[in-house]
Amino acid sequence: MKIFLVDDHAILLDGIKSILEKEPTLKVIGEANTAEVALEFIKQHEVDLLITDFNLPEMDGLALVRLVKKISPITKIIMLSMHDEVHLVKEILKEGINGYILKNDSHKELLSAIAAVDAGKIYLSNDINKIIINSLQFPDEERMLTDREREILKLIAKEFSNRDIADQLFISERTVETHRKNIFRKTKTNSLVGLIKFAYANNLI
Amino acid sequence: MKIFLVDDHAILLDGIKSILEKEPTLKVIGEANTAEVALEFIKQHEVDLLITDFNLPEMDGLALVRLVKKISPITKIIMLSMHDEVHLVKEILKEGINGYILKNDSHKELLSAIAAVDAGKIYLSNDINKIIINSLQFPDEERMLTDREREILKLIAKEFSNRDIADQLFISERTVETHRKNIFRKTKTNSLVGLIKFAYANNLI
DNA sequence: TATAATATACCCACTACTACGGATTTTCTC
DNA sequence: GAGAAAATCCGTAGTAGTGGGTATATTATA
Repeated sequence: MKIFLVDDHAILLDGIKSILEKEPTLKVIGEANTAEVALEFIKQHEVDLLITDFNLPEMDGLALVRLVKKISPITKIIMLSMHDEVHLVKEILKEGINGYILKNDSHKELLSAIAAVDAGKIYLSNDINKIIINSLQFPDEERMLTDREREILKLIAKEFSNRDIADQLFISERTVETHRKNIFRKTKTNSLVGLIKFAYANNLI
Repeated sequence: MKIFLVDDHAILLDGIKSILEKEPTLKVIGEANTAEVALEFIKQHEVDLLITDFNLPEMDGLALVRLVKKISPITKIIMLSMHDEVHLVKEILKEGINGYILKNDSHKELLSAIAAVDAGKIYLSNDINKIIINSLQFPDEERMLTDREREILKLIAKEFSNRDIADQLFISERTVETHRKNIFRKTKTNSLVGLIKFAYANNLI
């Protein structure tokens, strides 16, 4: 199995490689610190399995997954992320990846995931399964933001005032206030601090 | 050399262990996901070298370093962190640790650090050296916060209002406002959002 | 085409925080 | 014990944002 690794932390990359090298059936044929470099490689070589982090500089793991699906549909993908935030997880799973494990899972979980994916199965780590099931049991009434709301949230996070945002988007300050209100309601936060934390947790900023 | 590893991400722990096992002179005698478990071990066993992450649940790496220095002064310490924020780095180096490397350094850097520390030297990764030198060249006029200011910043980040904070610390709301003013001045931020970002970057929350 | 979702806009009362200013007490350090 | 740093406290005016509404145009979608 030809494996390609992507993570912005070299030491983790080295560590995983060291773990995988012990398995005779697996072969790490390349690695990259950025999505861009990974894409370049995948365009030119056949890769059976891509194991990628979500947090990457510039292009993130989600964007990478989407592009890899296009340029190399046969390549299977395992997301190896530290994020266990339900919306982000859902967003990533929607793309139809083959496995999702967390960085606080052990290497055994990684090896199990690789074996499962190799056998054509989908592998989710225990914690991820819990998150999914939990979110089914307690659907949190559409916390998802609309595009416009997300856009405005990003501007809020960039330290613009309502006035600034209104000017920038050529809309009334009132409108911004309304969006802001809706964002607060949907994210179930009521302070700016909580909102920024939400944005961080959901990787919106 | 008897080494103990601390990191909240099991997969990284596994990876590093796998790398270190290749070196015949090194022996990983234990590992932990939390500072608390690590301390318990160090109290009962002799550890030559502690390699720890900064980001840990509950007690952070800095607190761990301080305690280890007390209960086992012979134990050398290498910080393995993803943080390259100048103030945090300085704060940690002040404790007199033996090495500081970043997670985006390669495993070679880690091995070099271990060798250097074993030889009684202090090892800082290239990026850390750059940061230190840069901060000497451009000293940013005491962005450091006092204990009280840090305490208040944390409460702000916990979504408490000035009124709440005043009540909690048994001080006047005016005092909180003054601290807040000073915090904004020192951190060179002028919006709550910027402040929260600062707090995140400096791992205060 | 009907319906829902989204984006737009407004009002009013209220609260929290900001931006100036200045001042005193406590604690640490030489 | 002098001096610096930190922590405490206050006033007043102004601004930005909150929370409660309501309402209409536009765009998807079934």
